[in-house]
Amino acid sequence: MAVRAPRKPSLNSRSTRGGAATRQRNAERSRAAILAAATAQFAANGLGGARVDEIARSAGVNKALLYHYFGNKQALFLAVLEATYAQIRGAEATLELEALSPSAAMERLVDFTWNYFVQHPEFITLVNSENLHRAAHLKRSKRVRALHHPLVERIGEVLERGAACGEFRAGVDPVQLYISIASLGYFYLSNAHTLGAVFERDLLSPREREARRLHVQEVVHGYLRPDASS
Amino acid sequence: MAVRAPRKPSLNSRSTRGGAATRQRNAERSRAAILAAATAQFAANGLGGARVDEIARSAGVNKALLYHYFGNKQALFLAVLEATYAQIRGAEATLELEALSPSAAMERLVDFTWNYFVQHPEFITLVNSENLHRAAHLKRSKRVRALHHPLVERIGEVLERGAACGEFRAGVDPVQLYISIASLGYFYLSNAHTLGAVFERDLLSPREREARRLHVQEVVHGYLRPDASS
DNA sequence: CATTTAATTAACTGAAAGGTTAGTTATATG
DNA sequence: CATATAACTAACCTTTCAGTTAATTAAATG
Repeated sequence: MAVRAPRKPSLNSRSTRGGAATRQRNAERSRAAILAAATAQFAANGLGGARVDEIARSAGVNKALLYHYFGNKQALFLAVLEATYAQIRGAEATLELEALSPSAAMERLVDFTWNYFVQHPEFITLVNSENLHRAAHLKRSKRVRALHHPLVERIGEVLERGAACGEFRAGVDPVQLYISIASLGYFYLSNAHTLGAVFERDLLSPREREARRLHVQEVVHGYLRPDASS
Repeated sequence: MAVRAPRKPSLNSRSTRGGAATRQRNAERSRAAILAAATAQFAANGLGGARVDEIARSAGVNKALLYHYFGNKQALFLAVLEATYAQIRGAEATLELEALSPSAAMERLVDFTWNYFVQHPEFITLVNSENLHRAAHLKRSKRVRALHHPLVERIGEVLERGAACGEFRAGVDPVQLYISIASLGYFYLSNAHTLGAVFERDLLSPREREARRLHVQEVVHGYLRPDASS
């Protein structure tokens, strides 16, 4: 019934000026562009605050293509989350903690975690957004769960070695410890704006950031060192 | 121009069945109802996800009244934030840390912070939402800033007493320490859904919650205890 | 008790937002 | 090279939503 107007030149066509179009279609590139734009938008505004129109626009792609590939906004959000977790766990897997002394391994893990959060602020806001939705998307993802088993095992191995050689206290739960290591950095960065406002300190200045990194190292090390009376 | 239909009976009039209206107007009550409803809605859905219509509805009040009192959605959000911070800092102020030994004072502060977060989950989601907006609302609030000076001073006093009597290590920054105490509990609760999903553990069960409280106490105490070699 | 003030409301508005439709066309394939 | 497939698009639709308007009326005030 409705009469459609003829198409205008494709936004996606990368044609050189006056020459032939170089590549006009590329599913993989479009998919990746959508995912990257979605990551940025969801990170900046949360799931509810992000706008699908804006994601499509900043990906340089028609909105219907986004729906064609990802189905709907929530499925796109889950795809972003999965890619995000795969990224951090993948980087983490290269740390080679087994090759280091327990104390050195723990220091490296703490530094890695802190630095990752500093360099990937989108990780924090995305995860926060997912928590606001009670992990409704993540719970459906087997992929993400599988990523985390090796992490717990490797921390457990470091803790056991540390306890055996007397560098660490015994009986530490690797999940509790990992959550603590993450929390000391994550919370600081995630809440830097409100904390900075109420304590009247610029917590994100290079100097303050470095002071925090050292503080986290001290807290973790201070906790793990065995009791003097043993 | 437009012809308005006549008003139907007020939703706010609490009239006893077949009798005279008992109280039909109460500015203070309406204000409080709006604030309470807004707190719940903003906590559950974030600033962007909360719906003004829903806040008004669940407060039992017309939406225009909400705008009459609070101006707009963002100003209402700030009012909620201010009330929320006043609540926690007010409760905290009754702890009487000065009357306790340094170790006991620190234990009480840690327990209070943990328990407050457990019992007031809305605090966490509200603050997260404000951080997503880079504390844009809070930065405008002098009221909230003033609430936090005494907190830092009181923690500093405990730390000094503890260092003087040998219970604590010396040189601890009270702001860093407070952020750490908060982070160990806040992050765990704020991210319990995603953490629970990836580690396949119900972190909010009473048993796990109590285990976390003890872990936080151990981390803080373990960090603060002075070095054996001193 | 007349008049003003403030509490309260139904209905409206314009814009935005998620999602759909009905196509067009580059490209891989038999 | 004809044809099927899938990449890609403009325009449209429907609902939702923040905010406004114009009025009504309970109470405070002189």
